[in-house]
Parts: sequence; C-alpha cells; structure tokens
Amino acid sequence: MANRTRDPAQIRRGSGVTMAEVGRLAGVSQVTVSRALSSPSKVSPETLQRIQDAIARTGFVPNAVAGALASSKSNLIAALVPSVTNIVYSSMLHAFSDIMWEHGYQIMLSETGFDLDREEKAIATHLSRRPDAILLTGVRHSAGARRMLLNAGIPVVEIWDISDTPIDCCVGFSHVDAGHAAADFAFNAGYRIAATITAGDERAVRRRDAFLARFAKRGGSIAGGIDYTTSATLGLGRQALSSLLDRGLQPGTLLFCSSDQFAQGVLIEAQARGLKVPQDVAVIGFGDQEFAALMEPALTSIRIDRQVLGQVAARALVERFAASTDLQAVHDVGFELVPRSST
Amino acid sequence: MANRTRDPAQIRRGSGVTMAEVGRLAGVSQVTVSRALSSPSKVSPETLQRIQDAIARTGFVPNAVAGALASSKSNLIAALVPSVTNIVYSSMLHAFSDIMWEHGYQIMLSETGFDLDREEKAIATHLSRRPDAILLTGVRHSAGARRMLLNAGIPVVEIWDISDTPIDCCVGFSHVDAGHAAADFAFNAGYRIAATITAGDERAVRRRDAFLARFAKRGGSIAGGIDYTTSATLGLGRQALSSLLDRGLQPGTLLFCSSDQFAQGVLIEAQARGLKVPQDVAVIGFGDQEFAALMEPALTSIRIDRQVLGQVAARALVERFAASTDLQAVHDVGFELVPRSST
DNA sequence: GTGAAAGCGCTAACAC
DNA sequence: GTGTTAGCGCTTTCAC
Repeated sequence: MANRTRDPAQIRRGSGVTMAEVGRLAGVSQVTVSRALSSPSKVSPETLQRIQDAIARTGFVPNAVAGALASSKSNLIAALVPSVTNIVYSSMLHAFSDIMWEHGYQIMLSETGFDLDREEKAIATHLSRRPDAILLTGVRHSAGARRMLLNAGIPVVEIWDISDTPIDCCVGFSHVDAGHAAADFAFNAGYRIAATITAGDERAVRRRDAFLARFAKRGGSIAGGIDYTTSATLGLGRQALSSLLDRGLQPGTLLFCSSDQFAQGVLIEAQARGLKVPQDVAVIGFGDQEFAALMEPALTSIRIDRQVLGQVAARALVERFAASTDLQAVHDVGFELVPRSST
Repeated sequence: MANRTRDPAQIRRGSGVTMAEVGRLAGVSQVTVSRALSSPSKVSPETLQRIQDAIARTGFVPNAVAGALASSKSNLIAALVPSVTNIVYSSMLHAFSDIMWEHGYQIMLSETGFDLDREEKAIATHLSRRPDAILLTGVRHSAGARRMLLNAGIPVVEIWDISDTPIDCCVGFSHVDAGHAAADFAFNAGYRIAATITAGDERAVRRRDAFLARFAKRGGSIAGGIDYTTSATLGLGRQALSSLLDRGLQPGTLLFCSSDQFAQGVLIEAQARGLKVPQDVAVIGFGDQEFAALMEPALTSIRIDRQVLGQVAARALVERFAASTDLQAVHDVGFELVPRSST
C-alpha cells in the first residue's frame, strides 16, 4: 500500500488497469478484451489490433485472481516436499515444474520437513488457494490431511513411494525392494558383516529394516548401526564412521547408508584415517547423486531417476486434467543398484 | 472436473462449501462466518461455537482466491531463482520461505535459469496472480521486466547482488569485491600464476574479471582459464583440470573457481592423478558449501551466509508491508574468504 | 463478431 | 454482535 501511493504523480499503475479500461481505450467492451486474450481468433483482426495497442499503452497485466474465481481454474499446482535443499527432492521438483510450466501451470511450494503435522497445515493452506492439483511426498499422511484431500476433489499425486491404496495416484518405487536389493548385492559380493547409517526419514527407516532383515536371513551378521533423527549430511557421515570405529568396527564391514551424503562422509573420513575402501570398510549409498560416480573410490549407490520421477508425476496430472476415466493409479519407476569401487 | 463428478453419491465436496452454506447451517449470515474466521473476538462465543461446528461438519475450506480478489491481498510472494537444484539458491530460498511462512505468506516459485527472457516471462505470469511482493535473483533484468515491476507497485527485493539503483531494495554482496579479495589473498599467500574456471553466470563472470584484473595489477601472471556456458558441476571441474593440465599448466598455479562444485572436481581429479594440493595446484572455490570444509584437503572458499541473506530479504519485505517510509534500500550482507588447506 | 447480464465467494463499509 | 449492500475483475451464457 505504501508503494501504491508513494508516487501519486506518476501514471496509473499497471496492476490497477482492468480489462474494462483497456476496452474503453480500444472502443470495445470488457468481454471483447477478455476474448482477445483467451481466444483471439474470435475477434476481428482490426479489433484485436486496437486492443493489443491499448494493452501495450497501459501496461495491462490480466488479473488471474479474478479469472480463477470466475472460472474455478487456477492453473496453480501445490507442491509439498520435505526439503528444497535436498537435491533428491529439488531435482525432482525441477523436472516436475518444467513440464507443468510448459502446460501453463505454476507451482506453489511448501516444505514439510518430514513432519506430518506440518504437512497437514500446509495442505489446508494450499487447498484454500484452490489449486488445480496437488503433489505430495510420500504415501503416509495424517487422517485430517487425507480427509481434506479427498474432499478437495482435485487430482493428487503422491511421489517417492508406492502404495496399493493411493489417495488418487502415486509415482515412486518400493523402498522395501530397494533395501532387499542392497542386502542381496552385499551378500553376493561376499560381505558377511553389515552396519547401517540412517537419517530421520520414515522411508529411509523402511529401507534399513528391509536391508537388515534380508541380510540376516541370508546368513549375514549385523554390527549395529547409527540412527540420526535429522537429515543426512556429509559431516554426520564422517562422524558416524568415527563412532562405529570407536565401537570397534570389524575390518571388511559393509555400511548401508540411507543417503549418498552419509556415504560421502564415510569415504572422506576413511581417506583421512588412511583406511582402504572397500577392503577396510565398504560403502553403499542411496540416491546416486552426481558426485557418487566421481568420488575416489567411486561410490556404489542405488539410483533413482529423479528426473523421470518428476516427469511421470507431471504427466500423470496432465492426463488427469484431460482424461476422465481408467487412469493408471500406481506408477513404479523402479530403482537400480549401481555397483562401483566402494564395494 | 472428472474428479468432481466421478462419485456423485458421496457428500458434497469440501471445496464446494461456501461461507454462505456454513452460515445457513449455523443459523447466521455469511459475513458472520467471515468474521468468525478473521476476527473471532468480534463474534459471540455461542455463535462462534455453532460456526465452528458447521465448519467441521462440512469440511469447509475458505476460498482464498475470492478473499484475495475482494481484499487485494493475496498473501502470496513470487520468488524467481535461477535454479532450485543449486544449493546456493535453495538454501537461501529455504530460509526466506520459512520466515515468510511464519508471517502468513506462501511462495510461488519459478526457475529462470540465468536467462533474462525467461525471467521476464515468469515475472509477467507471476504478476498476474497479484502477489504481495516479488523476490528476484540478481540486479540485471530486461527493460520489459523493469517496467512491469515498477508498474506493479509492490515491494520488490533483488538478491545475491547489490546495486546503487535497485528497483526497490536489494540484499546481497559485491561480486567485484569478492573477486578482488580472492586475488589479494592469493597474491599475499605467495601465488604468482593464476587460472580460472567459470560457469555461465553473469555474476561469476564479474567475479572472475575482478579477480584477474586485481591479480594482474598486483604483478601476478594469468595462465588463462576455462569458461563454461552452463552451471558448475563436479564433473566439469574434473574435466577443467584435465584440460588445463593438457595445455601445460605450471606447477604451483592457483585456480580461482566460480563455484565449490568446480573446486571439488579439481580436488578429486588432482587426487586421482596423484597431484599434491596445494603444492602442484592450489584451489579457491566459491560458496563455501558444506563439503568445502570437509574435503581432504579442506577447500579454501568464499563464504556467503545464505541463510542470513534469505532472512534479511524476508525481513526487508515484512518491513515494507508494515512501514511506509525511510526503508533501507541496500543491504550488504558481505562475504568472507575462508582460508583452508587447498591454498 | 460483439455486447449485456449474471455471478464466482469472498471483504469492506455502513447500518442497526 | 450481527446483517445488508456493494463491489473485487474476471468468465460464462445468452442475445443480437
């Protein structure tokens, strides 16, 4: 408001110009201006020209809020991710918003920090803006959240996990399968002792549990592990290896990390201590971030194609906007264990 | 629309419930419902209770689009950053949106990819949603963008750079000073030959130019450099060192990298080739990302407090919403060269 | 090809 | 403390 009035002498603000004023200048009615913008072919070339001139002269910017209210179409997508600073989510978001942008949609973003209550609050706030669809991370949500989402009657896509009972549709992979795959790989590669480093993330915990169950079932032994309640960082990875060594980690133990960040820390701490990887300690990361292949030694990791994940999620929504029947509810994008020199 | 009608038997959708319907159920008028939500103290306790019951029963979610149209207040902030996958911007965004969220604002996000045309398009689209303020990265914008922003009459905060002539206000630091600081540090540390690795980012180029000018002025010699037109990655950093070595890089050369990503690649490539850092090649990064201090050897870098930057930007906006006069236009958050073992 | 009228669901102003 | 009225700036529908 301060800005609206701080320079009263200047020309009328662009944001204050309406279709009605543009119409007045162009000698047509307000509806014709609306048509010129949404379906120019329905307006005569001469009229169109006059309207475009008037728009340029006034610096008119259409008011999408009024448009959304009148048409019940906001062209806005709500996206809730645990964290934007985690490349794993931000790169998915990047791919997702790229496609949505091409289709004329914009993104309203919130971070939920792996917290279901925060997620519920964010969902309520976002739904009040009447987005055309909503993207959520994970398939676990509070009861209140589920109810609101169902009530909203808009497409909902849940990502990074799969479920037989998605709210609407989900795009992701099985974290249990990923844990099993890591255990099988480790056992087959000859490792018989394993430990874990896990972040405070429900999906990471599920991978860890699946890994441990399978590794033990195959006959391997478990040397314990370290659980953090926070996000994974390189520093915590270094610290985790130190702690494990203090506890007397046996040479040749394999570390299953819930994130490449942890694994990178382990690699660097090992290097600093003169430990050989994978002879003294072997490492499996998760996420296959860019640096994984480029570390020395290169990091064995579980690769999720985050770009594809974001794209499939976007396409699922676009499909839902267009079609009306028989839409695929579960999209499993899978994962791939990439063996490298750290194991 | 498909979703709206796919289950006609079920109860009325929450998103379709209006204040008028809630009022009818509670035996009051629509305005009273509005008051119960925005200023509950102005409604009698009994009425309030009946309204709250009706809201719970219907699953009413207020329509913020209608509210925004009626009040000319959207509680939405547009944020345009070059890239969300770059931690440098995402961590700033995280700090920024945290504070804005606390103040009741939500974020509409777009990526501009260091492209002024894309930025202009994104600005137009965002302004049509009538955000209460807009955050931009950098102080260079297209002429059209500047015009629209001025016309919009809302607070504008430009970040990551400073300028004597911001559109409204800016929060950042001097990239020229940062380049000079790196050159002075390198020269004082005894380095006499320098090369650069630079990403396709106007601000990085300005740092490089300032670095080279100052280093040459002090009497150092320049061994050329490598310029990319894309974003910095670890892989390109490895590749850049290879290229420079192929060209016959002299031992003891200092590499000024426009990003820690490049510097990390240089470190890893040097390690893979058995080169000693800093004896054979010394490295200065930029950004002081988490891994910088934790690499072996630890990376000398230029630190920007991205969290503070985001917070100062948020506070500048909050101030602008409240106050109306004498607001600080330029906020220099500075930078700090952090010497470590890579130099 | 163009316009007039109605209304989207709220908030703001003013009455009572 | 509560209600009535009048918009906000568009899109939709129906006339012509």
